[in-house]
Amino acid sequence: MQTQDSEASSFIASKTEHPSPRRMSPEKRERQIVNQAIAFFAKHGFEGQLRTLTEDLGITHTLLYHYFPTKADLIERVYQEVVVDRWKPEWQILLSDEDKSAEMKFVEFYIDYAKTILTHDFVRILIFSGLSDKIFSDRFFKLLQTQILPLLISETRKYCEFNHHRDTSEKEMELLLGLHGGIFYLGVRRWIYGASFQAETYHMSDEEIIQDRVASYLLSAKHLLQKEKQHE
Amino acid sequence: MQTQDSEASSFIASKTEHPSPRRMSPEKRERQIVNQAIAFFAKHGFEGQLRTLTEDLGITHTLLYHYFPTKADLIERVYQEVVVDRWKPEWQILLSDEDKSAEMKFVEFYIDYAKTILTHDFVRILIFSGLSDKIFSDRFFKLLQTQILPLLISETRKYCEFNHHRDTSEKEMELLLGLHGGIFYLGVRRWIYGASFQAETYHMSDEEIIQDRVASYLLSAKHLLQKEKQHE
DNA sequence: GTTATTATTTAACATATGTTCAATAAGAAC
DNA sequence: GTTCTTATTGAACATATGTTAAATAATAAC
Repeated sequence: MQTQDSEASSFIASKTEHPSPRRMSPEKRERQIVNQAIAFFAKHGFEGQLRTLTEDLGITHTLLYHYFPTKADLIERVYQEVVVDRWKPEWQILLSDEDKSAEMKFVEFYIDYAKTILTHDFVRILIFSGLSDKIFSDRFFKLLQTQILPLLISETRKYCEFNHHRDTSEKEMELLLGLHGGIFYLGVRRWIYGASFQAETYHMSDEEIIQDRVASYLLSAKHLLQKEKQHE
Repeated sequence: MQTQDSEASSFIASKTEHPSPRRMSPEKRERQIVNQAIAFFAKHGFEGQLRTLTEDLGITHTLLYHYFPTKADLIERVYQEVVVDRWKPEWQILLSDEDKSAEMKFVEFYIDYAKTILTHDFVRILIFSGLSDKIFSDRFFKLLQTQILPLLISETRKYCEFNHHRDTSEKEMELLLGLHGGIFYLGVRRWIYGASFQAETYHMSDEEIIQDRVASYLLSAKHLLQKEKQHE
């Protein structure tokens, strides 16, 4: 019921570094809204309310409806930009490169994967989705399962000189998922558990961690696949 | 095979008919409410509404206030039963047992840990907490960090005949967290991503998976700590 | 400067949601 | 059966929350 918008607007103007113009071009405003929505939903989940979302933007929540018919449409847009658009087809190209060693491919892939996927917005939005309707997480994991994991399995076999065309065994897959899960857990520690699970002092970079993990994985794979060979 | 968390099946019958007595003893009713609350909040998150929670119980939501002053108190009780009460001091005893090999301890610990912690209710409630106020997840990880991880590090060193009293290196810790995260990821796959990330056919038990993971971890640890020795 | 366009706000609505409290009724004690 | 205790309900409240429609005002076009 508060009416005096004069003082409200002046406060808001002093709050943000560049007071956004009262009237923006539709393109810029939409961009601004989507950016804010990504940060906002990643932080509060999709149940966060629109009035809170627009607060920091210095606009009323009803303006959202000028750009997105419903809240669900805004969320869909967020998902598109954060999850879908972030998937890199280059990953498959990299993992199919004949000139690189298995270890190089694993390391290069997971370093870029970590840089792309293990971000605040992505990890949290993916988990929020998994906890609720699973719509986003399902689509993402289908991609992983069909486009990436088979290539990694194949790469592992080549590395271990295990070139049989037998179907992927569950042991192989579980070993790989151990690596994959351990890497994803980096994002969970960082963006879900937050500071509570951080080492006091952080020296190792993601790159170093991933290098070690991949080396550890390939070492174990060699042991595992050697055993499988003997069973033939 | 899979852990039977709280019910989710025991009170479904009351949906159609009214088999539950209209008037229950306070003890039984409270038990019933808490059980339902655990299943309910684990499924919908702490923002789920009380009217929905009590629906399947065949009671009105206002009855909750007869047993818990506020929603927050009910949630606190859920946290107590699911997270706090589930922590086993025996884990530390097991990991301090002088008569067991490192590998045995790791396997026994993680098998029981998985059976206890990697349940629908626990995993989801922990993640819900991590995504929101972090109150539950913080406390839990403090326990892990202070009570369990040091013992596992120490065990690893013994296994590798690396008995220096040097502080835990970040490499050691990251290697361990790789194992730990990979195991926790089993719960994430199962209870957050759900069916979308299940292998088509599931043959390997958690026990087998954990045995392999631990073996893989110890193998890598030996390599890692051997290197660290040389650097002295 | 006047007019037309439309970005933005104001007011309002319908339903959701945690919480309170007086009223009701089931079971125990007599 | 009557009385008493209290588990349980029903009505109501205050605020929250997605959504709509009309009013306002900033900018561009003339």
